[in-house]
Amino acid sequence: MAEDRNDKKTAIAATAVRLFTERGFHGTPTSLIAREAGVSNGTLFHYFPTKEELINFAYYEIKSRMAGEIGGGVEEERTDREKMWRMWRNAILWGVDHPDEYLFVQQFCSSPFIRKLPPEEILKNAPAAFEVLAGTIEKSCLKGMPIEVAFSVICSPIDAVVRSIVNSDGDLDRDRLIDTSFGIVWRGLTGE
Amino acid sequence: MAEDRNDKKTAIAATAVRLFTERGFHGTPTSLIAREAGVSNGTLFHYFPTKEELINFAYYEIKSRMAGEIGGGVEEERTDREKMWRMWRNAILWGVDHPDEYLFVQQFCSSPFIRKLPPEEILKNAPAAFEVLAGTIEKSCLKGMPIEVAFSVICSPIDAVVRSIVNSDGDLDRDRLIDTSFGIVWRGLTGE
Amino acid sequence: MAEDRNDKKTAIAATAVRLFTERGFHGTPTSLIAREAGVSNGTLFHYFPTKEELINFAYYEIKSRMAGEIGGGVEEERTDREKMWRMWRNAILWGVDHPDEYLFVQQFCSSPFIRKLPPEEILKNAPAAFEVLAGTIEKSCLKGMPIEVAFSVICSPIDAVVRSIVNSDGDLDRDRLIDTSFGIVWRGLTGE
Amino acid sequence: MAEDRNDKKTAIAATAVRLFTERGFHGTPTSLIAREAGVSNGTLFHYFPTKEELINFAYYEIKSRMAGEIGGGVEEERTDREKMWRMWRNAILWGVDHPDEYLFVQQFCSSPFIRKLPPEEILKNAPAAFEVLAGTIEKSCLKGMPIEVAFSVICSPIDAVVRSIVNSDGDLDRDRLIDTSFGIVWRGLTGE
DNA sequence: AATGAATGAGCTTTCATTCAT
DNA sequence: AATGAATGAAAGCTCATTCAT
Repeated sequence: MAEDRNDKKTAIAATAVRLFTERGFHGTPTSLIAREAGVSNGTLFHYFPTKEELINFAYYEIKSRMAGEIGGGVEEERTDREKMWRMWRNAILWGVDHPDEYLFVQQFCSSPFIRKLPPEEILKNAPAAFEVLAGTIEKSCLKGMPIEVAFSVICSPIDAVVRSIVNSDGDLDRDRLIDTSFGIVWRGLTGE
Repeated sequence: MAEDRNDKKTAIAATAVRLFTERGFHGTPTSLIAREAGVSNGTLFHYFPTKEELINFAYYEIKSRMAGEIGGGVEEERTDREKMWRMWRNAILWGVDHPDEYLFVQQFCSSPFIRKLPPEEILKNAPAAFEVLAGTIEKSCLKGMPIEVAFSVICSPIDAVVRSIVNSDGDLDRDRLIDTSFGIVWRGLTGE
Repeated sequence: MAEDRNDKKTAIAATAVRLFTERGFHGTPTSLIAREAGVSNGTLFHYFPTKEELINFAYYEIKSRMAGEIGGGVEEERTDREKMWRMWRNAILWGVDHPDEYLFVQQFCSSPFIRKLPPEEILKNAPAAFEVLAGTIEKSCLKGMPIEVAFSVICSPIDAVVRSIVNSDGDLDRDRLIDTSFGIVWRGLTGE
Repeated sequence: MAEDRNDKKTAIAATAVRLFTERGFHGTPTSLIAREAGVSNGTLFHYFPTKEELINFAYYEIKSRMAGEIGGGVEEERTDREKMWRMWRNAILWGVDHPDEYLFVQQFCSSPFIRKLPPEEILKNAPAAFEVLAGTIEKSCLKGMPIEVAFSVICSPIDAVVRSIVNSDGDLDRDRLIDTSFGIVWRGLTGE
């Protein structure tokens, strides 16, 4: 029973994520989400009182899953460079492996919806990675800059890399692109 | 008469850009655009047969204005570093000075509309800057990567910087952020 | 519940038929149909996804009801003359008794909508009457003509009679007009 | 100059007739008529203050041309039968030769527009043919029926024949169909 | 919990008509 | 006489949301 409940809610959220990324928020009617999730129109609104709450729920779900995977294996690395490289690589690979979710999150972040969320929420979900990154920034020429500004400047190439790989037909050398892009940022920051 | 015509068309396009960035494509009814532009509903469709054409028109207009300004003064600089720095600065300042237009272009680029445009068009509009950038890439560790991939990876921090400045309350040191972000990328690419 | 459903759908279709004949397809907005049927605008589109489907549905409904009544009592008549007279009379009386439906069907047949329907469908619905008519034609001077051509030539006065009666103020001798018009066609065909 | 005027008015009316029959009254915007007639939108409304007046004008134009041709050669025939046969043939051939105009007139007659015209107008335009027909009716079993009722009942096969020929792919024996249909009606009326 | 019929505000787009030039 | 930009009232249709069952 509890599983049924979760099943339906999960089915709706998963379907929503897929359709939102395929067609955009506004291009995806709730009725279509319900139909493709195999539930009735009313059931969707039983679990998510408004469309906006469905969007938010899907966003948080994905974001926390993503944050968990980005931090995976970071602590096992020794040097800061290796820790941050691991994170860099994790982030890109997650985006490449979950293009739907990835694009959904990006879409969410650049839509009017984001303004309704407390901004600090967005960085908090990846604690391990956050520490490493913050430490690196403090030793770099970005020292003193607001942390979220430095963070977004440094990490912005991740997004470019993910999109490039996703849009390519598989003929792009992923590993080289990941390492090269990381190398540029790391050398830029530290001189090493 | 010719001015009247341009006036109305221009008024519609400008109003559209403002509202689109404030509320998104789908959140902005054509009726609202018309009302705020001070014309009738029918007049909007007299100049732009569909909403999509209005969006495209606005995009091209802005894109070409932006490209022109990004290339401004590049040729007067001597070294490659200075040329590219000039471009970097121009791009960021344009985004900061025209936040509506800037966000509109970004929104356009990550929406389904972009797929209907020939992809080569998007880079062509800034020829001078394009040359410098391409030259720099060829001498860097990105050598051999598809040009548009290298391009987007390198320029991605520009977007992060613009957004940071626009979202800040003016208490951010623009010049330092521009120079620092450029410094990171340049050192990352060239080791200098 | 099943009745409710039928009630609403039926109410919409009946209202549509009335308004279409009074004002034409194009002169009848869906909003008016909904209002006069006592349902909301959305409900109409819940049952009929497009206006065209509403028109088609109404047409098929009426056509099959009409065909059933035209064939009524034909088999109980003995001679061919009596069978065909019965059919002739039935057809005219149906048109006179259901002027809305009758004019609607005529309007439908001379509109672009009809072209989307398989043409053989139109004759098939009155099998008994069809047999008699076909037999009569084969013995007449129309022998060898395409059946639907002969059919339409012979039956065309039915339409004229219906319209005359409907447009008159009730001071027309119906029975005489029915018998006379039939007599002309029968004598014209058979010489009897 | 006077010719210019007529030219434009005529061009508009002729274009209107063609488009109305191809697409229906409601399916033909005035702007399309103007464009295809090679005049501006405003010019159309200069000559025809409303769309309805344009429709009426076109109807009268065609109707009088048609009536003239239907009566052609009738007086040269000797017997009543021959006169009426000539008229019958003329009517059908005109419809077949001018399918656009013919269908336009039919469309007009079965549309709401017709109710705004004085009904006697419709028969008056073919005086010679009218006389013969009236005489024949008076000698037939239709004697005493209102003239326009008798008229429409008798002439209804003309419409069926025209439509059959127009819709056929040219593989219909026109002359036989004309003669046969006339024969049925004439024999039905007179017993000859 | 689950359904899906019902709602009605709102959307993009059309088009007969007007009017300044 | 001729133009065509401008108008704004509809039109068909969508969709988030409600509610009786």
